[in-house]
Amino acid sequence: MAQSVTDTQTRSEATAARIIAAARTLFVSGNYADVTTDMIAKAADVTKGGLYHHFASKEQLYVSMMLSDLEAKRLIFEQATAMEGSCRERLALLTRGFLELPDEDRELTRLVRRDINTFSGDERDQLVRAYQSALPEQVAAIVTDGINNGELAPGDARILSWSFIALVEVVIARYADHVFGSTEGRLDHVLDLFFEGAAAKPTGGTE
Amino acid sequence: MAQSVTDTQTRSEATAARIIAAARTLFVSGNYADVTTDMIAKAADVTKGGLYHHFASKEQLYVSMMLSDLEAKRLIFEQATAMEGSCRERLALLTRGFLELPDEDRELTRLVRRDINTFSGDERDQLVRAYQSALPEQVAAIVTDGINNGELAPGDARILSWSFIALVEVVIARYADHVFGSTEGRLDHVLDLFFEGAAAKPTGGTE
DNA sequence: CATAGCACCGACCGGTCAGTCGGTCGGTTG
DNA sequence: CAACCGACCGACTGACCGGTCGGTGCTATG
Repeated sequence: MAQSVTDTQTRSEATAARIIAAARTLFVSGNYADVTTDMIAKAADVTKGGLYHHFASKEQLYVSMMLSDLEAKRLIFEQATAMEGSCRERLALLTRGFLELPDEDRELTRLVRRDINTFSGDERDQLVRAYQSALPEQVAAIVTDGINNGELAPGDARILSWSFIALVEVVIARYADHVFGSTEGRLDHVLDLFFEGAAAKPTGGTE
Repeated sequence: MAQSVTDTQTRSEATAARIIAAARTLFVSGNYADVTTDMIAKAADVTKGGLYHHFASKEQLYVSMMLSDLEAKRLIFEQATAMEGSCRERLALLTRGFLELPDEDRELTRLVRRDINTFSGDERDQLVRAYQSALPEQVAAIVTDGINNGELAPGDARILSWSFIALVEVVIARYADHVFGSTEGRLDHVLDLFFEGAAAKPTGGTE
């Protein structure tokens, strides 16, 4: 019956999704090498044999996990890229979307950079390409528009976008250490830093 | 003879130094877990037994490597912190010192953040403490002075210094990818970004 | 020449972990 | 009911790796 086929498919997919979810949580909190396939299997409530029924290797599981995550995030990013408005408004929308993600989701963005050295040629390229196109290119598109319409000073769009991303990550991480600061507070802080810099402004003329 | 004792000491120290140098190169290019003690020993032209004659464990070797490196860098950093001058000038001096280091030396600064999760309580604390006091605290001291003398806008000195460090790392890494740009060019780029931001300035009035 | 000490050697051990494989079980099809 | 299929099981293996230990040779001193 078609119903049963669907059920079986659903079950298989559900198991694969459970494994990916378990892998996510473990990889976020531990090093790639320190997270064993046994741990992942146990956390996903399958055996190692079951895990290897769905994924060809530990590396491929990791890559699958990353790809599915990046695919999910692409929606947020494309929304901001497509939006009409100033460069600052669009970056704000993009960053707000990012900030409102759960901690684990945001951490994944850093995982790639942390674990990228672990992988050999093939998987490495896959990861880099997927990661590059997921976030940095969206930011670069917005920044390029900003340069073209005179909102940003002329310069290399890629360097600027990486600077922006780095600022977001750093400021967010530091805000996470302390407790103070709402999402909007952090957001304005990052945007101000990026657009206006850290120097004191002679706003009042109090020289 | 006193000469011979010195020779022996020198020989032992030279071997230890050779091991640390080999470990540095390998750890920079590979993950902590993927660099084996056999590889390090081979690269240092000793056997594993010889390696363990000088270092109690792989982790301790890693920590020793980091400590000796940070100690060497401290000179550069303290020079800038002690210097008289504006916040910008002092940050420039500090950053120039950093930029003029060989690639491998600069990479080490990132290693700590990459590998810190690998270590357990004791070694971890050692590393964090040494690393914190080597660079970030020097930057924070300069930034705090800048806030106090009105050169920088009021704010959290720690967040600002981390932002600065992140900018330096990102801009440097991106400049390394492309070829263009002298040391001075990068330096001004980072400083301008940090102090003035990325927004276009109405300098000429060409609206 | 004898004795002692230290740098270093390299075979070996215990443990860990990715990946395998023969098998079970519940559902589906003819 | 029989033949089959795919999801899943779990004990096992082979490789690798951190760390050990008994030994070797070189140098220095008496």
